[in-house]
Amino acid sequence: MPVNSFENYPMSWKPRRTDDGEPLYLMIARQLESDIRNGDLLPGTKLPPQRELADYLDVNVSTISRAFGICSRKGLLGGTVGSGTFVAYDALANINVTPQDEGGAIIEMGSVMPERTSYEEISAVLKKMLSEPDFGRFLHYGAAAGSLWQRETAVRLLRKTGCETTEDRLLPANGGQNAIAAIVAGLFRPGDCIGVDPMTYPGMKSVAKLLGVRLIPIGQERGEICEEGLIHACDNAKIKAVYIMPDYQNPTTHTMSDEGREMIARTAKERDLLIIEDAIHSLLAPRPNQSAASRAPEHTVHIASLSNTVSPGLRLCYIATPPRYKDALSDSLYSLNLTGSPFLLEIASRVIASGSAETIAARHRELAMGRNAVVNEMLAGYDLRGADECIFRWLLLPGGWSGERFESAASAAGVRVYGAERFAVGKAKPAAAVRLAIAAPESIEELKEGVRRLLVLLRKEEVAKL
Amino acid sequence: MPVNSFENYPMSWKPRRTDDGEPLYLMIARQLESDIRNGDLLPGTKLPPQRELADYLDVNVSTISRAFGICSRKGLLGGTVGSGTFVAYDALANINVTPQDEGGAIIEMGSVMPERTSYEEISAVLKKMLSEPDFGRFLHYGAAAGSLWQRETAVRLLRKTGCETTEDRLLPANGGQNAIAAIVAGLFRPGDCIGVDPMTYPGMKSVAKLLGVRLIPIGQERGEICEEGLIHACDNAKIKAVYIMPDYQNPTTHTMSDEGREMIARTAKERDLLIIEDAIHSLLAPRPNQSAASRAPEHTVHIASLSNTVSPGLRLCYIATPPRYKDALSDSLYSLNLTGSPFLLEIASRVIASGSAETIAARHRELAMGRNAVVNEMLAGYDLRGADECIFRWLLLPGGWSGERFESAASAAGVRVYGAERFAVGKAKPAAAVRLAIAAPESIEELKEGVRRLLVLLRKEEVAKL
DNA sequence: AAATTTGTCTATTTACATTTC
DNA sequence: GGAAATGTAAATAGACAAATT
Repeated sequence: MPVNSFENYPMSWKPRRTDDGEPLYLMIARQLESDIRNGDLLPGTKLPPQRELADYLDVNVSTISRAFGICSRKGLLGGTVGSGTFVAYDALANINVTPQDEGGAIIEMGSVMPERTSYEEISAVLKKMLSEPDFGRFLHYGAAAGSLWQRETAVRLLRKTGCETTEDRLLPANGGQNAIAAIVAGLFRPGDCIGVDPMTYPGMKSVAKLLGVRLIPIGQERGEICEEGLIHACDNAKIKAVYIMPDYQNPTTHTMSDEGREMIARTAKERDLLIIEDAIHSLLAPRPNQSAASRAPEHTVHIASLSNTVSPGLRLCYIATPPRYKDALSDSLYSLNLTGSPFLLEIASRVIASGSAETIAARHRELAMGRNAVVNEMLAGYDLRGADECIFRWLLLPGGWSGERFESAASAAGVRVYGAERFAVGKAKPAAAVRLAIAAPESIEELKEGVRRLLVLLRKEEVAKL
Repeated sequence: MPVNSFENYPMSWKPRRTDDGEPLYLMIARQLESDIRNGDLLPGTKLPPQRELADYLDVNVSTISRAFGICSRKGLLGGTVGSGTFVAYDALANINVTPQDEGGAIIEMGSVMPERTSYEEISAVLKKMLSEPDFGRFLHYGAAAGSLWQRETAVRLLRKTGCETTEDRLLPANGGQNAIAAIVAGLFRPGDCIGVDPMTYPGMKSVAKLLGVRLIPIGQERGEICEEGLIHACDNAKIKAVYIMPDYQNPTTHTMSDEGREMIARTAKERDLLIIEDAIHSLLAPRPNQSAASRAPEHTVHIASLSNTVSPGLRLCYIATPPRYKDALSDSLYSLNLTGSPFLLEIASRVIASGSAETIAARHRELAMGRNAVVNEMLAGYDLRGADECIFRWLLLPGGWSGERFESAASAAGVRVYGAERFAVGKAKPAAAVRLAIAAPESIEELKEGVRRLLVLLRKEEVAKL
């Protein structure tokens, strides 16, 4: 029996006790989920303490805790001992953000992708392959790990992005996202925790949600994960790994400092933490930054994808793994894919071996610089983050805009951009910002038109505020 | 304090109580797992009742149950209320069975794959594509769902394998295994149960293990799932789905009867059960058998892969899904892959549209018949299951052979085959049989040599038995 | 056919560690 | 800096249902 009347103490959330046969903890979890999804509980809302709810419903604290656990694992809640449980800021955000084909009605600046080019180097490789007598072998099953020369080729490319590794540590996957999925599925169990930037790559959020792995935002200083935050997450959330994108972090565009990289490598060794290093944009860097994989090779799985720097269509990526994780990763890749396409693997390997991969990456770098020159000029006076060679930018919004509201307004104006909420992890309130995929529009003209439409919105709000 | 002394009552397994800080349930689970993996507890062993173990260790039954649950979810145990808990027959089998390149030292008859052919129809398509002015578009991102004409093409092909569907129900995936992974990850949570044949496709076992989904073997009659078994599994194990391979089931080669298909479709509707229909070999059938997807379209996700009937290298597959699962599947595919290769998708679509897919499949059928004629003759007198157009066969072993022992002996003799244990689910003792991938050896000569080596073993044992 | 064996599920008790005030 | 607030985890108690005898 409840001890007090709660009529006078307003609770931010009151579950209804429906006494059909349904177990209590499921009933509570279900109500909580539906109230969040219906918008009755807004992101950021602090829920009543578990003990208070338990008292109100006349059940045990553990029953509430179990219900909260279910929702928490679905990414709907973020809780901290001492401070309480909060509805996650990204509970409602749709994190599945594939480019949609809407017949050109909308200018795509949402999904990050490189500018479309001719890819003539790749066509040349293909023509050569087609002319070979035993072409059919590429259409048959190939060894899952790829051939030795293919891996040797990849080793040389990786060296150029600051990652020293060896052939026996490489595993091919079907693109960076597939690699992330294989790593999370193969090395973690539901309920395990992985540390991430407070704003992180949505593909990681999406995998974590699918597989029931929890993402823990790590405290930052100067735009990157700091030692204090990392240690704290190790001690408290018991994170088993930390996911980083060291070059041109998605979405903030931040490139990690040498000290930051060194700190993470050192901490990983001290705490036996795994670093998941996503080098998706590393080939864009004019000169390589030394990777975590080179600093702490036994504690890093390094993901080297060609999608955003060479060709999105090849869907190829290599994972460089320490030996102790190799079996688990190869089992996981087997379970998810059986094997990759030996055809694509061969094309990509030849493109890499011939040096064309770097040529193409350099071309994408140049193209991005050209587009960014335009964008920098048009958005002069606004707080626009990101290096000139980066294929996306991070715009901090003026006035009263939130990322979410700006995203909707932009969409209504015919431009797709993604607001900060899509990248936010856990309960922290995201900055007012949007990501601009500057290489995604079909042409410079389209890019200009897109930015022009955004400018209208940016100015309008400022005027309204006066 | 234990009430009785257990010295006189021998228990099949006695955990050691190590009183360091480790939680009891984890200690028990860890010991159990290591004893199984070390071979101290053999497959099929009945473990002591949970209450007996609880009494022995002086802990609560639930603690034992929790520990068993952990091992059970890892696929190490199979338990039934009333009869007890058993060590799973496939606890030790390595289910990751990619073909290994060992320099031709061993004849590959383990991994199922079609015979290697020229694939000249595919080269022709590729040449055509390369000559087109805007070839570069295939190397860029494409719409995740594929274009409308690609899906229309797929619809027409699916119709020819007995599956009536529409374009809006199709989602492309990177091969059949990738489709299975996306379905299991997207539509089920860890702990959910899926019904399967008592001998099932190892790729399914592998995904289930990775994702913590439980496979429940369904009772059979005449080589296929029967109504009684299915109803029983619905009522007791609360299965949410049943996974079937209706044509040329892997590994038993069984093709389901019309009545069996109808029964499953009917039961699925009655019980709101999802049918996961893996049509990986359906194109091999000389005439189509009506699929479950056509019989119970709102209750079936149908997987149509080209790997084993057209080209393993294309890694293309379509999932035909009822509308209610489409969003979840597309999210899951996004999380696992981001997207497929628009290049491979286009090649495959053109191969299908031109009718070459069927031409190639028909060629594989002919080639299989040629090989099977040889195998039938050489193994005359043995119980060899499977139709002549099937690219693998199922050999019931004479004498005292178990599948596992035969597999080892064959491996020592230089032939890779897979024993029944690799396919077995749960605690049921698998038949004494091996699967022979008759299309996998490089040539007919190699196939003959492989079968010759197997014959030596088959005869040897029989002599030893006299 | 009824009693017993057996695994599983929910909810509780208790202890603990961190954060907040 | 210490007490209170708060979430989490382990182990238990008890009820339940299926399978066996």
